[in-house]
Amino acid sequence: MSTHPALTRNQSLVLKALDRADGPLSAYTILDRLRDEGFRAPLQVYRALDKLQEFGLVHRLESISAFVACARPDCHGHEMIAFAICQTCGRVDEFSDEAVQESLSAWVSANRFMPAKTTIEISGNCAACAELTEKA
Amino acid sequence: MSTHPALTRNQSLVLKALDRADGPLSAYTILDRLRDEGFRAPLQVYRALDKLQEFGLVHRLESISAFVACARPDCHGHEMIAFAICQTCGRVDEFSDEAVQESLSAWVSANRFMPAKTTIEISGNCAACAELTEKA
DNA sequence: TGTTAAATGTTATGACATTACATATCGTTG
DNA sequence: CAACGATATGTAATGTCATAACATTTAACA
Repeated sequence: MSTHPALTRNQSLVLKALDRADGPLSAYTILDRLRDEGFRAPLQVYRALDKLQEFGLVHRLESISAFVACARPDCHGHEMIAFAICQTCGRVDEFSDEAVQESLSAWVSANRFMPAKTTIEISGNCAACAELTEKA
Repeated sequence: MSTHPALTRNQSLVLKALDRADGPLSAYTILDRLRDEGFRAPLQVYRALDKLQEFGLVHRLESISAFVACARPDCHGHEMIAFAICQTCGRVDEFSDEAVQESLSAWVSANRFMPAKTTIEISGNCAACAELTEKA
């Protein structure tokens, strides 16, 4: 668990950019934020992101084509993780639910499917934003 | 449940293209397959896809940016649906699992999140393809 | 039939991601 | 240390996915 090679310069920079952000970032936004560090091309970002995902330090949110730093500092396994994404404020909640995990595992075994990556994303409005919109 | 306006010409053509396909199609692939019917621009496809998704007749697979016809002919609600996507043969299994649904609903209520759309996709190898690769 | 909403056609552009190839860095081993 | 291979980087070009903006047509219906 939780072990990965030391990060290279590019990987560290990309991870720091995601850590500093208060929400998910697109690869091109990361690129823009790292221009001053010498970043020039999308590939520099995508390559770093690939490795960081491999290490479990970053997650890709498929439904919005964006990336977030893993919320659980020292738990970089590859378990099943779910995300709640607020369409209004952009805030993302990362959570891991045993019950969801078991239910999906059950289907997977029953169908002899060999899972490689599982995506669970709930888009909607977070508690705070939902409250605001229903007052309108 | 299961009621929607009559489909327009473009909507019917796009749905038929997806029905004929034996797996998910990208919007541009659909466009290519409908050239002979007079399709010229991506927007014609995307507009039809938007409506078809609204009607529950088509699903978008976020993790592969592709579209499939709904597998359950007469059940076009907007329940929580999960997909198992084979990376090898492209086959997609659509399923609805009560337990998964309840587990996620529990998290959602506990966190007062207002869900709009839920994405559940398992990428990997289907039983048939898994068998082949492990023999190698 | 005139009016309005929905759907369509078309061009251009924006947003996301990868291929291909050259160069550099670093650890290993002879 | 030098030669090698593996990994990381730099850069340009291109490929793929999706939408904005605007003109026109069709359909619903008072």
